[in-house]
Amino acid sequence: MKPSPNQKEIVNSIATRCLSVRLRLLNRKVGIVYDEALRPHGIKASQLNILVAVSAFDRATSRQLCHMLHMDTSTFSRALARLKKKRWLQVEPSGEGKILRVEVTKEGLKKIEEVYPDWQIAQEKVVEVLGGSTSDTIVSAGNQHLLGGMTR
Amino acid sequence: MKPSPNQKEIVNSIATRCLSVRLRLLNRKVGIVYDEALRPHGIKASQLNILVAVSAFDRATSRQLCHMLHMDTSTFSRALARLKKKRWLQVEPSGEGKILRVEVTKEGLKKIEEVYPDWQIAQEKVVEVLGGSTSDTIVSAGNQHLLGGMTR
DNA sequence: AGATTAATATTGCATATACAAGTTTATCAT
DNA sequence: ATGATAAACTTGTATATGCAATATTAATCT
Repeated sequence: MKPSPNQKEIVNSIATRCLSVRLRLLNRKVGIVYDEALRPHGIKASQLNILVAVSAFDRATSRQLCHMLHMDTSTFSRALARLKKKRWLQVEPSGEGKILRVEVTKEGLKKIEEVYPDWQIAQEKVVEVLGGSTSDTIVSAGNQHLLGGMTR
Repeated sequence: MKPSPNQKEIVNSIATRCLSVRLRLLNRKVGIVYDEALRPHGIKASQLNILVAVSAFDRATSRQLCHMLHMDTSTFSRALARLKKKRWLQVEPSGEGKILRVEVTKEGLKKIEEVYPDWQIAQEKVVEVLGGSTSDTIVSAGNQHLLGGMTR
């Protein structure tokens, strides 16, 4: 039986191995690159995420999107309000229950086209920093959890 | 020369490859596992991160920690205030300039010991979901950017 | 039909996050 | 010594995030 670790070992173990620490760190670091690149376009990476997710489906229900993105409905609800206000997304009742149907607008699609070159620059920059192999791993890991990917 | 991509290709490209989308998603998904495990202890994963980072050094300056964690000083400043209020960290002027010296308290160390078993459970759960190889890649990627790791 | 229940969405609250602007402290130049 | 500058921290503001509680809507049961 292993002896229970002492304080130093515990601290070290968390400090050097915690996946939450690492993912938060990478998220901060990487997010800034995209946000900087997108800033001139008045859109944030997190907003582009949702805009693109909706566009990949043409339309989708709020429930689908939350599930796919593993996002709390309350988070999504407020993000949606901002994207609606900017006229990039359009929201209507779907007919069944309280479920909302979300659709991208012409302006939303135009915005995606507009930001694409700068998105690419950010993407390349990040791939260079992380390395191609690590980047691939992260994309794959993400895909596994996007319920089979966003392009049904 | 490649033809410029059409709308569908652009959407698809971002949807299936964007590293910011993936990292945000993984961060949300993974963060919840740790936060759930830590909830009974009244500490969040992000707070444990900082507590452990300070403890790994025994003491550190605010500036060092921000740099190491790639965290904006304003974010750090407010996080520090919360950890100070909970008496897990102690902050004093370092003597040079406005730089602050941050130290973990006895209670802070005790808290780390207290949460360790639950942290381990969360860690194992996440490794199982992500897979060992992916987890290792993420840890390594994070380490590269922690200025050589937190254990100098 | 009216009450109950289940699913979905929204709102209140707290923390996390970053940028911009303001504040404080030390150093440096005149 | 005083004013300018630079570095570090803090505060204002906006978005992101999740949990808990509330509201709304459809379906189901009696």
